[in-house]
Amino acid sequence: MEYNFRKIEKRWQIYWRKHHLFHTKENYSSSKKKKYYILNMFPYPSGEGLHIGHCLGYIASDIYARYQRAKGYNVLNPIGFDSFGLPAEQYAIQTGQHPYETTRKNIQRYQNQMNKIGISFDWSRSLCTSDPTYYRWTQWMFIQIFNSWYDKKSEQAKSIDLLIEKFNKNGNLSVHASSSFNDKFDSKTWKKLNSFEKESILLDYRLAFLCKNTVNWCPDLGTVLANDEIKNGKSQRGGYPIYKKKMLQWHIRISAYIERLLKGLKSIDCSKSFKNLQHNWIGKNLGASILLEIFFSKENRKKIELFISRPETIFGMTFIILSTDHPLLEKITLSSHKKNVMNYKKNNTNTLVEEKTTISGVFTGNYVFHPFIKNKKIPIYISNSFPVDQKTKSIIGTPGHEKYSFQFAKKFGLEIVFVLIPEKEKIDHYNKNKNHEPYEEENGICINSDFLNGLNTKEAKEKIMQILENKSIGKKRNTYKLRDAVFSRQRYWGEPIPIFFKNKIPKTIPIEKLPLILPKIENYHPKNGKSPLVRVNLWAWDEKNMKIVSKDLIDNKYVFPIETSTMPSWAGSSWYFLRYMDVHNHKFFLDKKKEHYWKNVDLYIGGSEHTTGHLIYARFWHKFLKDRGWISSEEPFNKILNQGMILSSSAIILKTIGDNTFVSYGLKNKNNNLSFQEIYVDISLTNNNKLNINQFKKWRPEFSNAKFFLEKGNFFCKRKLEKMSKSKHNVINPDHIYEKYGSDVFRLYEMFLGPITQSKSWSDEKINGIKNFLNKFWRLFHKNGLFQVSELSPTFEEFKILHKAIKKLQEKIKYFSFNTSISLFMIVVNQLTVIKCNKRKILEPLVKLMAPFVPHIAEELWKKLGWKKSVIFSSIPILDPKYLVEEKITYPIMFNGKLKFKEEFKSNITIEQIKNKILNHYKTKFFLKEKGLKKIIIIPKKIINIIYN
RNA sequence: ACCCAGGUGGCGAAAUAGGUAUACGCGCUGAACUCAAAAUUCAGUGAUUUUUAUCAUGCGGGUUCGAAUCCCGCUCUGGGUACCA
Repeated sequence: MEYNFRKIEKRWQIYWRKHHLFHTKENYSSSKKKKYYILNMFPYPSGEGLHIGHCLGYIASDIYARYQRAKGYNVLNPIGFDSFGLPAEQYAIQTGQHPYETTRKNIQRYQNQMNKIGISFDWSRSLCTSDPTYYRWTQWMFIQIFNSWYDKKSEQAKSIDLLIEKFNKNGNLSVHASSSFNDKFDSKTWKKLNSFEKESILLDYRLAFLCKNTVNWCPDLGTVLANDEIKNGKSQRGGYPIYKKKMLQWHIRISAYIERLLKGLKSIDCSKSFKNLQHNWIGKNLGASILLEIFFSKENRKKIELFISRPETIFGMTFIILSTDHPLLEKITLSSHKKNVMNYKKNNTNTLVEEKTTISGVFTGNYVFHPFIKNKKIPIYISNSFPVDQKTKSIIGTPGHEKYSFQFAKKFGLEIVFVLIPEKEKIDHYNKNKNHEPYEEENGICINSDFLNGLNTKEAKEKIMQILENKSIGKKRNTYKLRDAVFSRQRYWGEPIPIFFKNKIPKTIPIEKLPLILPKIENYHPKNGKSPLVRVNLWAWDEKNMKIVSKDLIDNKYVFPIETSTMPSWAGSSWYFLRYMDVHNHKFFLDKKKEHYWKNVDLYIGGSEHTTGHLIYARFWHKFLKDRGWISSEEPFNKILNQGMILSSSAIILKTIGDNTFVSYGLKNKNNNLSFQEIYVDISLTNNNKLNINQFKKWRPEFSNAKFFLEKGNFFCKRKLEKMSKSKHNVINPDHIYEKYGSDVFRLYEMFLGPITQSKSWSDEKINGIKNFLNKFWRLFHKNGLFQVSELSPTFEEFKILHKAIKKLQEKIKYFSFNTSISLFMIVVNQLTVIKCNKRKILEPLVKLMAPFVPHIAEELWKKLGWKKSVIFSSIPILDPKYLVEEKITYPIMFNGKLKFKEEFKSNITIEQIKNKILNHYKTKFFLKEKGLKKIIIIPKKIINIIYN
């Protein structure tokens, strides 16, 4: 009988589902079974279906889950869907279909596909973020974040009520908080404030707060765009201009958690590069906040606070930049320069986003004094071309050591002073060279820096810090690249933010009234940069009756407007792994007892593209929930494994901007008058580099009457190898593969492509090898098409093959080396085929070893071997070391590091004996001849190297 | 531009303490079986060379008895850069 995967695989998939074999239960009673929680990447259910890149991770984690079960762990292996987000909304705008509907369909399809590749997910724990029973808790958590502040003393988030209590007692004098509020007040002052003033101050302490931030504003589309939707400074849809605009947005004070995010990295079992990436993303840097005297000072304002990120370059400071929204701008600017400054400010608030922004700025007419060079005046400019320090809204220009400052200095004819040179360079030599470029390296030796001269960067930094502090000019201050996270999205398809505005003061919707349901709408287009929710009529909060009412009733006394922005998709994806522990709990997001049992994730397998976004937010969110006492672990993931991405060749075509005309790629440079935008097309519409125009016209309604400029009768596109992703329309689906070859073949093939952590481009050319291998494996159990295994006792050699494999597999699984595990199986099957071994005592353990990789065929053979219960209930075979003893070792004999011949020695022989034997060996004598022996190196069980002159 | 990863036969890759480079698989070549094909089995397969041998792990250096592996400098490819997820 042939190995008929179609029949077999379907049968076992039904069997598993029918008997709920993957349902996981908390095991409180016996402490025998230890828990193991495996977390899978949270998929976004797109219309393109599950792709082979997702499968890579799911298959790997499934193998590990099944292996851990066989080792006796109680394994939690859940899956759910990150279903809020931009693509569904875009699709709704294009087709008018409600995202709720498309999402439901897509999830159905994903589920189907996952089942068809035999992944052992516990579907009873599935969830999706757009489900009100889920986002009710996301909203609840937002309210908790809103109602919290961060106490730096105890390094912990606490309830805002506690802070109010403190304010009433002693103002903020003894409060040490993460806050954007800079001034001090006592309890008397606090008590005198009206409620609006109090709320404004509290907002500066809350972990969720409102403040202005820059967005990408596209007036033609009437919306705020994601960076992803922008190509070369123009909107990807339509190619319209985009402006930087400040808008009031919700933020999360993630900066409060920075030190803990850094500290926690130490306890995570993950690659060095993962830690480096997160570390660099957080970007901690010690700088100094300095107070400098203003030259023309008005009234009592004599000094200005500035921030210097590299204090060791302080002698290289030749100008100061203030941002256009600096609070003291008007006071500092001289009246003679006021007009210029105000004009600049006016013209540069909403600036065009283009590929290259030209450097600009205006002189305020004023100066500060250099703290160490007597009477040296440093000019103050305003500009929006620099990334200013957020706290002081300023940046110090050191043109000798920073590119933009250099360009700025050149443009405005400002002094350029070099204060650092490379360590190897000589000062005279350096001074002779007049055409210096800015020296941006971190390490160097100080020059032109008075008392810092000759010191290296590190020494200079320490010394200058001390002097700044001693002279009370400045203080140490850490800066971080990681900024507070923007939490508002001017979009429809996301969790509504449970806030209403009572006379501009944000108030939370009462917890018992959650979830605040996302209303159904018909028009998904944004309106004047706001979410489509502004069109919803039933979107006002009646505070008295605690319900949602019509906006017509807004009187700002009892009825108030509800926030129309929605949450970003990272909100829902920051805690989903906690909900898996207790999906159906209607009373709370997670029961204490269950939390205590599962605690946190033991292994997370996910793409490295999530390292800096998702995995920072999730870690932050987790720490917050811990602080407020709802969970007990500090870090969400014990071990993180980054799977490599699967790359695919995308197809890109040229569209003329502002016109529904497309130009074949080869004609790109022949139409100098036209400007193009690049558009991704679905790879199924292409054949090699040629686009199928008829299919393309049908692809999207807006292209149905497009015009095309051909090349020799063909329309060519550009190909580009990049990560497989729905947004690039280069997704390859697993469906046709498992339908043609079977799921076990597909699983093995994905794992056989290469190491799990490495990115790889997709091709299914080599899948035959895997198919052959599984046939060969099947044939071991069959003779003339009939199942036949021998009950005879295996020989020592046969046992040796088996036990060597058991040992090697242990090592390979430990390193998640699934590709070499498969090579190992191939070698074993080849060896057994050669010696024609079909003995039960060898084949049965082999089935158990392979079952996590190829669960369907393993179940079938297991049944044929006479077992009634699923192979899932069997345990991994135990290693017997007596079969691993090697009596002889073959040494390679090398001469000056080059292999000449091999020689076998007994494993218990001494090094001295080996030396004697090998030096007297006739081959050694032949190779050495007249050459003089210099040395002989013998590394036990490895090599022998003979060195000669 | 910055941060992270990778580059080994015709191809996917192996070589987790610096110690036999190319395991395993694909492809290709040849043979057996067959009227034939498929499937299967066997043999061969880094390059140059008749052999001896020499050269080969992106490029150029270095450390070492010995380097794919460690160090320095480049280069190409991929990922991330904060509203794709």
